[in-house]
Amino acid sequence: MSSQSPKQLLYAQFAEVAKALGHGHRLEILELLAQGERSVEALAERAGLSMANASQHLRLMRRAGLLASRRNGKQILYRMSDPAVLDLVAALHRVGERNLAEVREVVAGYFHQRDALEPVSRQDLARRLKDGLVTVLDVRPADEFAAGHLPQAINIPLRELARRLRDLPKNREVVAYCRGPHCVLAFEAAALLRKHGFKVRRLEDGYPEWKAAGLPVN
Amino acid sequence: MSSQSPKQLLYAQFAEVAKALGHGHRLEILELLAQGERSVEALAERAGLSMANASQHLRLMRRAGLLASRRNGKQILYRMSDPAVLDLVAALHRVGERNLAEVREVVAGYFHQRDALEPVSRQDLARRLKDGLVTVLDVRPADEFAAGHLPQAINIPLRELARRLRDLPKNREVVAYCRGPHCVLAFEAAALLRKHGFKVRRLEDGYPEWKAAGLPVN
DNA sequence: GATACATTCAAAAAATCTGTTGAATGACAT
DNA sequence: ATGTCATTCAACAGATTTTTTGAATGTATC
Repeated sequence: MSSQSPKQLLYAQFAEVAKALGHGHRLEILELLAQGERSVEALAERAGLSMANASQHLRLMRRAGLLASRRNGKQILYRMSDPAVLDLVAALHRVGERNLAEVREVVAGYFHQRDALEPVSRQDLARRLKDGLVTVLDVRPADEFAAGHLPQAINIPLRELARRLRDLPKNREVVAYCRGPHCVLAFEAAALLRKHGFKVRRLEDGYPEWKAAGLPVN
Repeated sequence: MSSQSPKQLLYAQFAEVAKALGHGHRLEILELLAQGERSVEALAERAGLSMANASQHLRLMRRAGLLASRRNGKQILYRMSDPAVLDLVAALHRVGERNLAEVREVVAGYFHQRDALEPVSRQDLARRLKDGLVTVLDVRPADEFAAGHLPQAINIPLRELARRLRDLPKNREVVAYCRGPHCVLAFEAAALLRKHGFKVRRLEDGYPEWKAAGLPVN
């Protein structure tokens, strides 16, 4: 750490924050944390990392100011330190989506239904929720649902969806949502349901964005 | 590049964008490019880098989709690929500023006058510009001024300011600006002028933000 | 065409980052 | 106290990055 000009010191500090975003595993962890607090163990399992490795990534992000943690008994729970972090991740996605041909290809291949139907906007859904005209479907895993979800949402994790189609009404419109703008769960759920003749659309973005928009949650 | 799940591939792509922001020199280059197009040579000189090194950093950022370039005669001019990149950098600064104690210290030490006087908002300045009540002072280097500046602004680069105080009116308010929220030029100019009895305030942020806000430029 | 110039490429050394291992820490339960 | 559990630390090998050097590329100018 040679003593550079204060200006370069400042740039170096901001660069630390950016570096903390600069790894696939860390972005995956951040998406999980966008849902709410999680223990190291839960994050490691979801992201497919060893405990030690997850711990390292978490420590790095905490140092960079992206995360905060608190102790709860034996566990340590991590969370995003500030809503501004969610903004930052969103800005990153926006740039990546627009400018990276490779991302577009992946998105085009995997999210092929992407433009098949316009997503429902949060405002629209909030309005129609009040009128009770719509069934809201949360396709995230049960624990993420338990940690917070949209009002009146029913939870059918994606992998159970095929065998629980009867739990959904065929005559009402279904709106599916999951974690956020690049979460595939709702896309796949919508594709599956559409194949079975349901009237289904996706919610724009996901639960974290709904909550961040100040709309009611349960 | 092992073939991971598409999801992790997507994260890896976004991580590339973040990595491209993850170096002090690159953030410095980005701030310079926020002013407008620049040649490799100009960027290398300003950032204190060798040509080859600057070229490498630029190539990396172009690959990540942050920058675009075009040839103009012998030179190659780089620019930000998209306004979304400016948003991303702004989001990064916001997170860094809020969450990094070290940044706060640097800012507190170097930008000590920061809170001495509230900056003038863009709206305020735009309004008062119409009434002709205010002198706008651009303290960036002459070439950056030439590439674009606020209407009616006069250009006195910071290092010339001390010997050109007579060019400024003492009875009217002066509003100084420079490159952006973490540019020190306007802070130092304001401090200097205040010491000499001028009525001076800073504009919030800088030229790129003014332009991005859709306000008129020359 | 030959030359000058701005930029990029290629290669290599130095520095940094990643993921694994096994030991250390700190809190809870017996 | 002792044991257990979740997490962190320390250290290491392997992989990436960063920077420098000198040569190569492609454009304009003579």
